[in-house]
Amino acid sequence: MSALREDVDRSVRRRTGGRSAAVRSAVLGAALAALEEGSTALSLPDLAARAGVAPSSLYRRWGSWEAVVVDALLASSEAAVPVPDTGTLRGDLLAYVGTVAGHLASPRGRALARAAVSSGHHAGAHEVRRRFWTTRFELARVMFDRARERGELPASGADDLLLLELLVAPLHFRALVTGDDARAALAERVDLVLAAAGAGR
Amino acid sequence: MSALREDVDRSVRRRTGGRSAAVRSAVLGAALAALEEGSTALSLPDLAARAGVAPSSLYRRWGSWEAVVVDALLASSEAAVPVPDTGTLRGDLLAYVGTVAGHLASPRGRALARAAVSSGHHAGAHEVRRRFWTTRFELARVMFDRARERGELPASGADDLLLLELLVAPLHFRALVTGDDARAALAERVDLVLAAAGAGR
DNA sequence: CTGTTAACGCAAAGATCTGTGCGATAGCGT
DNA sequence: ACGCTATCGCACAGATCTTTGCGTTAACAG
Repeated sequence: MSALREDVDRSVRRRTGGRSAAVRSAVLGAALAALEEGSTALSLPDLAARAGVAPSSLYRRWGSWEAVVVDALLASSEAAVPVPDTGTLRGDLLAYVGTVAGHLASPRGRALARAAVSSGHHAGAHEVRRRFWTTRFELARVMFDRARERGELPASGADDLLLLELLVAPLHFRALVTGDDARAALAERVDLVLAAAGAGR
Repeated sequence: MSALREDVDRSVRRRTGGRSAAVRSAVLGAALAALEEGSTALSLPDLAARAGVAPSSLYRRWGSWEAVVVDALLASSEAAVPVPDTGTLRGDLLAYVGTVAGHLASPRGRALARAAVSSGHHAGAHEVRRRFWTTRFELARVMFDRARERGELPASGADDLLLLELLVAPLHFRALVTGDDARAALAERVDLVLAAAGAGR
């Protein structure tokens, strides 16, 4: 009954400029920096100290470390993975997983991936993550569409989204579970997915 | 320089029986129960109250919530997934992913999976997880060995461990990221992996 | 069965976190 | 420009966590 406040309450004119924005970016920046250093949870006073902000501001605006992290992850939409166009499906997929694996191999990427799954179990968090991955997969899907136009794939084959998941999920699995660098067997992975997709028959 | 204390220090005769064991199982039980209810982090005093134990005992034995969780997850080796033997690779894999997906669909299973990736970023945690998955995959590998003996698979095919990962990782990905119930398209998933493995050529 | 002592529970003190008034600053509409 | 007020920083108080000493209990060795 209070979650929609932001949309409904037009009588409250929010101040998105100057000072508030400075506080916000300082806090989100400090949170991301902390995540990159491996910290998985900071107390709000600690975070406030790092950001050079009063703790009370954090309590008022976010209320918890998790809320800050969710906000920071949403704001850092660097998560955008470029969709390559090399001329062949194999080349596209290789470039794509290369980017993702490289991302997950960096301290920052791994920290973000970890934070993305571990923070926010309340209502909205799942929805946010689902939307994020849906759009990302929807964008990446183009690689398969182009391959199909080129005749590299059977017209009615497996579900593209399942194939993408087959490609991306193990990379995240590795990064989250064992912390391995998944950049080793990328070509083999891609070939497995190509075989699954029915390419080269 | 102090991590090997347990092995080296034989002058300290630990007391693993009766009372200590009771405290331990009460605490680990309470922790698992809390995880199942969706709690991702409990304060040690809270946990102690649930377990009916003195908080100081928790501070002395474990020191942090994360340490308790790691211990609890290791102790609950119910994670053992039975390896089926139905006579065909497809049947085996279907039964296997069915078990895993069912597990991840339950509140308990999802909570455990979540806790498994999100707790413990320090040195030993990764090693523990890696060992866990290595042995699990090593056990499950039998399904492919049998299939190969039956001639369902090419003698020298793809890496079995990569194939297993291809099968299992997306299930965990779904459970962790979107919270979806992955039991829907299991047959399709299995067929994708079979195609990747080069079965039915 | 008896002695030794690891591990527990209790309790108190110190540290840290959390929440909330209040005055000051500065964004935004007029 | 000017006024209104959202948001900030500061400071203080209450709650909660964390640590440590000490007496008690009971596991293990002989």
